[in-house]
Formats: sequence, structure tokens, C-alpha cells
Amino acid sequence: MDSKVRVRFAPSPTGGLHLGGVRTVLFNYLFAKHHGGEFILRIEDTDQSRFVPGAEKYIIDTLNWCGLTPDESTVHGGAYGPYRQSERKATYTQYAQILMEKGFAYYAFDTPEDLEEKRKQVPNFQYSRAHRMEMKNSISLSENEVTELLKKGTPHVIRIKVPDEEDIVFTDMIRGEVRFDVSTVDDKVLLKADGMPTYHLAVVVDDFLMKITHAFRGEEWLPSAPVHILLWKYLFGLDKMPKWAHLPLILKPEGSGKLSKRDGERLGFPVFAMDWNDPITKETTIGFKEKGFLPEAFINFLAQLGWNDGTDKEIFSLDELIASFDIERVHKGGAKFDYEKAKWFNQEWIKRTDNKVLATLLQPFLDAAKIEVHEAPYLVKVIGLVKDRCHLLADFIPQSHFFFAAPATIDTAAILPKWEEKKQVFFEALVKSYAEKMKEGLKTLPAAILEASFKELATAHEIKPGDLLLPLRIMLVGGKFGPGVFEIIESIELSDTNARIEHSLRLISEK
RNA sequence: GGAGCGUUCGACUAAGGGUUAGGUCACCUCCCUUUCACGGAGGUAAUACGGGUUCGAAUCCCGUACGCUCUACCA
Repeated sequence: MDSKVRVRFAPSPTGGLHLGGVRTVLFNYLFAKHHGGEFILRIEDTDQSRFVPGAEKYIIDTLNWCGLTPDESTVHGGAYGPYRQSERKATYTQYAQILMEKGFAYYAFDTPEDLEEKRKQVPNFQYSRAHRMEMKNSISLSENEVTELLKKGTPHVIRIKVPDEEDIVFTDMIRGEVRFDVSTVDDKVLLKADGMPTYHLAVVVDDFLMKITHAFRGEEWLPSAPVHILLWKYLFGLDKMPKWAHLPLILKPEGSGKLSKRDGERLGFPVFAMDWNDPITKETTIGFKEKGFLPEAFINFLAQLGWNDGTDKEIFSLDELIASFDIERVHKGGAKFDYEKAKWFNQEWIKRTDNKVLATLLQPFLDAAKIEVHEAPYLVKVIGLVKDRCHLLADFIPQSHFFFAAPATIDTAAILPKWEEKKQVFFEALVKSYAEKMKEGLKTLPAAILEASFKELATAHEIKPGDLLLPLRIMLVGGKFGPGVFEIIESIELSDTNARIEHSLRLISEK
């Protein structure tokens, strides 16, 4: 008997992948890899009305960005394909037939309009034992009537026949024993009128055929678990059933309820992993990647939403997560998403990431800001100077643009109140001294030397260096921010420094 | 309405019968820095409520409240 761990993530290709989806993938992936098992991506595209072109590719791109690459999928291949449910239609029909033959399912001829009408008439209507006989199906109708309807090609579905009285008990790896009284579950549709299976049939059949050993999914599936367990019992036997775990939900930061795309738009943070361009509405929804998150950080904070290793450790690489992940330590309760904490994780990962690697990742942001970098080593040096103050890769632009071009505006209002004649004289002297250095053929000097000579000159002019540092900073970067003044001068070199000082002096004299 | 699941600082969480209920984010104060950050040191702040069981309960049991999910020919 093959006991190798096999898990799957089974999204439907209807749009961007949000936080909850990625976390489900992550926990599946971590569990599989922790146990040396395999991770399968299966596309659940059985609802043709909701199919969105490009969504499948988007899901695969997202998984790649996160570093959660499937072992088997529509693009990676594998021995249990096809991995797209729309291509497995015949298989589901076959199993639906088996259920019919065994008497565990029946035909239902009610139209959607019939059902809608019935729901209006009967409060809390359930298509189950209570109302089954009032409907049009192969249990309520005579055998002749059924054959007649079938012969005429009347549209129909196949429904599961839920037993009258039975307790369904199963063990959830996170929640322990969960019990349902089956009389409260209705006769779910298994095969739709278009011949496609619903999720309920497809998930059971595919998990069996793909030899899935552990099935993890969001908590929203818990109420329909009894249907799936019934199907396992009828079709394959409970001993073959995967072990279940229902993951807690990711909640809105404020109030309560499941996190949605709308919350992100309202509160100003991403919900999708990567940018999603909806081909139908033409809307673009921003993703964590494009917002400036590192995949390591994205994965890290997602893992910490509902799981921890029992210690105070919070920063985990993917390999460390694999090594310490334990599904039984996953929480039962939902966790509110906190964007501030997410950004903190990202900042920690930016600090840990090599400057050359960051330089590559920063390129799209530099392009978007129209910043031209002439020398790669220069960029790497600048990254080293400002990375500590960036929560997002995008923060790099406002933190460092002055290294690449003179600031567009100078906050002279912050200089003027304390400006005086002797400062004017000092800065003119400073410009002169730098000009002399340049005449000697020097383009720049080390920060420490720049600082020493600056202080010396200040003393000679009988001004405290501290009174001059802030104005100088503002002249160079435009405002009250940025790394050490002399490190900036060292980087932008003497000629640029002089140009910026002279420009600011002119602005000041105009006021 | 019904069914299921859940509930520790504002947020994420630790502590599976004995702790001044610990850590992180956020917030506040101070230090470092004559900028903004980073870093360092402190501070504010929690066991939903009510009953049991026990020498002892955040932890075990029972109620109550509140919240969430599901209740489609969507997943």
C-alpha cells in the first residue's frame, strides 16, 4: 500500500487568488513537504458560467511567485491527470451512474423556476426527506413517468439521497471530532443538467482517483462535509477517505466577517497575491507583489495567521516553515488580517535580503518612477543606505530618489526662519572648498573626511555644525529625511552637491 | 429560522490544572541619531458572562451571550 502523503489545492478559476486562498495552498504545501509528500494543483472549472479566461494561468503564476510550486498540475503534468475537471466529465458521469444503480442517488426534473417557487412558498425549504415527495423526481414519480421524461430528453439533475436518520461523525485534524445529524442536510445536486458535476461529486471522485491522503480546505466547507463523507462511504469506503482539516478563515481587520476584495479597496491594502486584470470588467486589482511585498514576507505572515510553532519565533523562511509546520497546531478560530503587521514582516525580510537581489526586484519600481540607474553598483550602495527605512519595495523610491536626480522641490520654509547672513557666507565657502577639491581632480571623498572638514569649516566661521546640518540636508534631499548627510554627499559627489547648494541659495535669496 | 464552528491585551498569539497570564505588531515615554528611520530600554493593555469539578481553573464540565460560516443545477 502506497502511503505517501498527497495533498491538493483545488481552486476554481474565477478571478484573482486572495489571501485566504494562498494560505490554504501554503498549509497544504507545508504539510506535504514536511512529510516528504506531493502537492497537486487541480483546477475546478466545472461551473462554465463563472469561468474567467486567464484565471488558471494567474493561479499558476501566483504559486510560482510564492515559491509553492506544485508537483503535479495542468502544466507540470503527472500520472493522475487530467488535472482540469472540465476534462474529466465522463468520469463523474460514470460514478453518478454507480450511485444511481446502488440507490444512493436519484433523478430530479424540477426546473430552477420550480425550485425558486417552492422556496418562496415553503419557509426554510430543504430538498430533503421532508419535501422530496412533493417534488418531481424518480422517487416521487412512477417508473413509467420517469422513463417517459427521460425519453423526451427532459433536463434533469442527479441528487444524492441522504438517509433518513444517521449520525455522521468524523475526525478533523484541527477540530477533533465533528458530529452532524444527517436529517439536517439536504439532497445536494451531484450532477447538473449540463452533465457537469458539482463540487460535491467532483471533489470526492478526484480525491479518490488522485490518491489524496489529506484534504485541507477553508472552514466554509465544514457544513457540507457530511455530504462528502456519505459519498466516500457509498463509492469508495471510509477507510480510503483522506484525513480532513478545515482551516480557520481570514477575517476583516475591523468588524467581523470573511476578508473580501472590497475590504482591501476600502481600507487601502491588497487582498490578492498579485495584480489581477479582470478580462471582463477590465478592472485591475492590486496585488501584494506589485505593492512591494517580497514573497518570503508574504508567505511568512500568512503562515503566522492561524499557526505558530509554540515558541516566540516569528520570522521563518519557507524551509524553516516546512521543517516546523504541524497541522495540529493550527488554530480553530479565525484571524483578523492586520496590514501593519504584514508590512512589518516585509520590512524584516527587506533587511534580510541581499542588496543585489533587491536591486533586481526594485527595477519595476524604478522604471515606474522613471528613475534611471547608470551603474548597478551605485544602486546597490544606495539600497544599503536606505533599506532599513522601507516597509515596502515601493518605499524605496521616495527614500532614495535624490541619489539619482536633484529633488524637484526644496522645503525652504523649513530653512528660512533660522536663516542668517553668516550661514549664507558659510555655504558659499563650502561650495568654494568643494570646488577646490574638484580642481585637484577629486570627484568625491569618504563620508568621514567630508564630515571632519565640514566641522572644521563651521568652527572657522564660528557656527555650531548642528545649526548647519539641517539646512544642508534640506538642500541635498529636499526635506527632513534620509540617511546621513555626508554619506549622501559621498554618493552624489562634489559637483552635484555644489549644484544643489547653489540652487537652494538662489531660492533662499529670492524669498 | 436551522445546522455547524468559534471566543486570551486594539491586532496576531503563548501558557493542556499551580506563572506577577509571556512574546510580536500598533500606541506612549526615554536613549541613540543635531533629519527621518533602524537599533536599545521602559510603559499602557487581555482570559466574553454565569455556574460547577478541584486545595487550586485561561486551561476540565454545563449553561448563557456574542460572532462567524453554510443553508445554489457557485466553489
